[in-house]
Amino acid sequence: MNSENVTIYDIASDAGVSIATVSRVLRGESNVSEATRKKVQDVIDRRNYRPSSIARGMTTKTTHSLGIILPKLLNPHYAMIFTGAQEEARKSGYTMSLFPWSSLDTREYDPAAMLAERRLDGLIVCVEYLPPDHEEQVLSALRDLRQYMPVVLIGCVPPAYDFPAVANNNAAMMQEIVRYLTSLGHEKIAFIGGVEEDQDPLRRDVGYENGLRDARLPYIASYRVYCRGTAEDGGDALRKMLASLKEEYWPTAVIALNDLVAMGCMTAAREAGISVPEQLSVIGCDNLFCAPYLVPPLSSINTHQQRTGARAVQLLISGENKKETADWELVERASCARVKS
Amino acid sequence: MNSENVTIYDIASDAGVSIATVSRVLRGESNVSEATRKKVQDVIDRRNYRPSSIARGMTTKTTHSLGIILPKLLNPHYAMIFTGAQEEARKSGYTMSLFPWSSLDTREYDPAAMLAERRLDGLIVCVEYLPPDHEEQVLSALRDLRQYMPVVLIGCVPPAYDFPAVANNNAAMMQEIVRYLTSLGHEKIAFIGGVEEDQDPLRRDVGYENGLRDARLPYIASYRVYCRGTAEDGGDALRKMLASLKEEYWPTAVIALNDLVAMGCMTAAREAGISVPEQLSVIGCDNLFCAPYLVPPLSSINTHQQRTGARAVQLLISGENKKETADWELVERASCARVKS
DNA sequence: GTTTATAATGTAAGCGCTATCATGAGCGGC
DNA sequence: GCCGCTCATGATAGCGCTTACATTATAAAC
Repeated sequence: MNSENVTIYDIASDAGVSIATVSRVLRGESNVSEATRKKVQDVIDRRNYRPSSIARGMTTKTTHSLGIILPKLLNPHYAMIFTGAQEEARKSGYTMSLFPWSSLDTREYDPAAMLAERRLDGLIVCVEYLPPDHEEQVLSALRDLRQYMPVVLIGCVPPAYDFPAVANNNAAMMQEIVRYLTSLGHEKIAFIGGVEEDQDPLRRDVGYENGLRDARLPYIASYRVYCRGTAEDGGDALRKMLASLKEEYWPTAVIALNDLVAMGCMTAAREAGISVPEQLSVIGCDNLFCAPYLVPPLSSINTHQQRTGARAVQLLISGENKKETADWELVERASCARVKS
Repeated sequence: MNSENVTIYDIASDAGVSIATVSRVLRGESNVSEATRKKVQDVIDRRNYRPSSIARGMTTKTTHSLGIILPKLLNPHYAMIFTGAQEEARKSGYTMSLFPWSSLDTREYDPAAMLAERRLDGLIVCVEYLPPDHEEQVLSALRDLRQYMPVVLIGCVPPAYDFPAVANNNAAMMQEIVRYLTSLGHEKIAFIGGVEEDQDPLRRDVGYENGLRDARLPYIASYRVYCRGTAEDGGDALRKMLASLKEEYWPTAVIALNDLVAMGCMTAAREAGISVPEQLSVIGCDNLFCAPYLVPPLSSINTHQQRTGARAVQLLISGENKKETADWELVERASCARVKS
């Protein structure tokens, strides 16, 4: 840019000291006399000098920058994780860069190429459900990356993964939701979302099944509808389920994979003339910012995403190889009601 | 990390060539014989070598990383801008890092310190409304930064700013909204949002006033309520306005600064027993993903945030010093209705 | 006043690349 | 068979820092 870049040599010669001394005041070392410190600092200020973090990184082998891989930032759930991570990173002087999930897709890139060349000081990876065929590939990409930088996982992390992680206990969350709904008298409880083929023990639908079992309710295949995690898909899924069922068999409650799916369900229900929660209780997961403003306000699970993101950064920076579970709590709003007897 | 970092020297000696030759095949230069290229590439693959982008940056003076400063990622509006920018950046091999707005706040940091030291190849700054006393300070921080890297502005950019920018024409948007509402027969149109003291010609409320003038409607001070841009504030603002007015003077339409504020208004209206849109039309701005799922679905202005973010990156990379205007269009949904005569 | 520890500063060797310039091999043309 | 080319490759000087290590100045101890 316009101001010719001033280097440590310029400062040194201006101040009449060696570059080592400048370096010392830059890093706030103690063994510099107060007089020279001031003299050097004055020159630094006057010339508006900023040491190049990249030259610094050359010798310190550190970039003070972290990366995070998210499925999609447009889902506020991930935006919150990112925000929590970014804020925590900044506290320690780290920068946070976003990489799309496709960075791990070897069909598109050599993941390590883009990421490893950056010499990040660490990487956070938000794991959603992975189809089994894809999973092995992602896992190997992660292991590859790990040769270059510490990696911490967030989200839906199989216990078998040997990575530090802040995992959410999807099963427990869903189980609690079922318990909550049955406590309201529901017996016909549907679950919408997820992928059919999956066997992952941490999946949300496993919690659903466990919850049914706890309540001694039968698992009814028609109440289990699969869809991807968008509002549109959620609406479609509910419509399809209702269409396939005689009205007397319609569920009285729907558990949505997440709040987006729940939003789609509520809209689909309204359009079908089904009133929420009188005829159909709906509950989501993630407690997005808009949940309280839906009609009726959507019950959900607060998963403390910002805290989760921040915690992941702490693990990354501290280097602890721990697996933690993110805490969560059910947030009751008006979208779930006692079933009419 | 565990794999001792292999450098260009290792590759060179393994392949029995000089580091210059390795560098040539790394950068795909043409003047390398096919035989040595293959020989070198094989070693690179075998040793799983990734050139350090930071060492490279040392001599090329380029980091292939861009930064973006946003007020807050939690507002999906900004998440979309970020996403658009990030995707476009990646297409050109750039990385995108997030910096919070506070990075420009000299009361907290020396903005240039954190940002300039990173030697970013460019910076995007999303400008919201700035209180006049703060504005001068931010502007000077931006000018300071500009000595180190190109800067492109997005959003609410005063024409006087000498920065390349993708500005949105808030005034025109609001003016169109007023036109739309008057075309539905509304005469009592309120505007909620913004900051009272501001004089900025690009402010959304200026468009509101112009729109009223176009429609030969009086500007009524009680219909002009200020609040920050959150849903909660929006609800409070509407409540306060209604409380201050006799029912016969209640507005028949409310223009909200953005969709968050609109959400708050709709909820406040519902709680007050006012039906939207029969008794009160509501319209927002930004067309957030949840707008279609509100009750009633919220009319809004689509500001094509992703496109805007992408365009800003293009300006940054190409170095054009252009000021562009983001395009937009009104999205009609059910939250606005013809006023009952 | 000489010796020694101690604090303050300087010297110089990297860090892992890129880029410039030099060198050498191969080759057609006279 | 020598000249001048071109093309492939090597040698090397940075880039702007940090960091041993060396050196000098200062003070404390004898």
